[in-house]
Amino acid sequence: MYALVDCNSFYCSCERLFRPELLKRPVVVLSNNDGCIVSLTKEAKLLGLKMGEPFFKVEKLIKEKKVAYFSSNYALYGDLSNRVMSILEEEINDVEVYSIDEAFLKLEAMEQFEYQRLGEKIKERVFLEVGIPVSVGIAKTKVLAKIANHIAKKNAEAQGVFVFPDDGKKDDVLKKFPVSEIWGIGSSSSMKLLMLKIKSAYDLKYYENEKEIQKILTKKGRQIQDELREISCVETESFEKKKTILSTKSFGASVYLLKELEEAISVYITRACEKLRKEESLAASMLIFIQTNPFKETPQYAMQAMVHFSTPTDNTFVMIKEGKRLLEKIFLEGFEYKKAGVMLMDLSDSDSFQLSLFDDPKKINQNENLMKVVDKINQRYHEVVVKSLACGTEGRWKMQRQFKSPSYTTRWSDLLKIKI
DNA sequence: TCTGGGGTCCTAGGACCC
DNA sequence: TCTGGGGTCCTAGGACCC
Repeated sequence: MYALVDCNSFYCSCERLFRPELLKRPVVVLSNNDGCIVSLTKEAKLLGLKMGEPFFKVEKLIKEKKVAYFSSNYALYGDLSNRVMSILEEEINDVEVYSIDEAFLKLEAMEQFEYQRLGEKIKERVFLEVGIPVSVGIAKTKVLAKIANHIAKKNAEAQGVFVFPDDGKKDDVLKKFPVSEIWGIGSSSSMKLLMLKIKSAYDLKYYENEKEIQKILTKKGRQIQDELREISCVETESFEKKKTILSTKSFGASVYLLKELEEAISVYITRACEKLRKEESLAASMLIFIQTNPFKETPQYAMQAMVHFSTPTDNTFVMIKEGKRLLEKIFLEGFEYKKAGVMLMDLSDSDSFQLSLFDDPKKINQNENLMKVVDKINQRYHEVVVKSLACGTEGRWKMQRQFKSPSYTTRWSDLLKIKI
């Protein structure tokens, strides 16, 4: 059996924790660069606000209705997430952290009512000890646990905990559950299923032509079908190392010049390499891309370029040099650029890598100590204070976060002050 | 007129998730 | 004016080999 524990409107709940007066007010949290809504409370949903909506389109409504709005504060959310997860780990041995706000727990066999009780206990403990409301769904497979969790959240009578029934009622639950809400079925797949008259989870579970499902939804779709039939087959390994590392960002203002793009790319390479070294990995290839704004009716251009390193590296300076070279190859003058990014690929462990035949082993780790010192200094100050000059000196490539709350739990100077 | 069969590797793109 | 960022997996098709 699996339990899926999922924090309710996680980012918003984190903001409310330190601003209890917001408990009754609608709250939304915005994406990087304050672009779109990425988390919202049910009060905000009632006002008609939606996940993924651009902020500028709903700004007026938000202000009119006195909705509290925040930029994302990852230092805060990450820290609270760790606290939630450590409670789950105290309760259950086998915890798989699936994302910042949810985890799968593998449960031992017990009676139905005991599952219910366990779910309630977890929910209460997390709320009491961290202050974050969670929902718990329990079922035989991960896909079913996701469905159970959905019901735990949506149905008022479930009160945040739902154990998938083990008797004849289970198909009734599936009949009421739209196929489009199943985990792993997106809008494109649900359209295709609709053509086959598959509307509910129940329809998919009992659809007999498995080859057809394989054909239109590929392997993943067949797995989902099996999971609905209580055959567990979806793996979610979250502890493996990353296979690619990305750093990409939209620009606040439009960019036209090669020199500006060079700076931006250098900043993103710096960030990506930091992540790479933190993972203790090396990259064997790097891809950079630039593009115009697809939402605008201006001439469009998007291009990418890739380089393979003869010896895998994690060296920021080496990559910046290559990045500039690639950029020159793909840059075209006259376009209004909106976004650029870097992708590090073919990652391998930094303690075991293949030298190229022509490399001098002594030169491979030339800058290793320098990189270590740079990382240490930047970690200490929580921002990039030492960097390559290629990144520019104005810091204009930083993320916009105009409405960020304090880092209450990770910065001494941001500690909450209470007047008595 | 008529041009095989079997295989690998790589890449781009689609779909999905949070 | 203003539309996120980071990630995984799968498949089809091209290029290539013998």
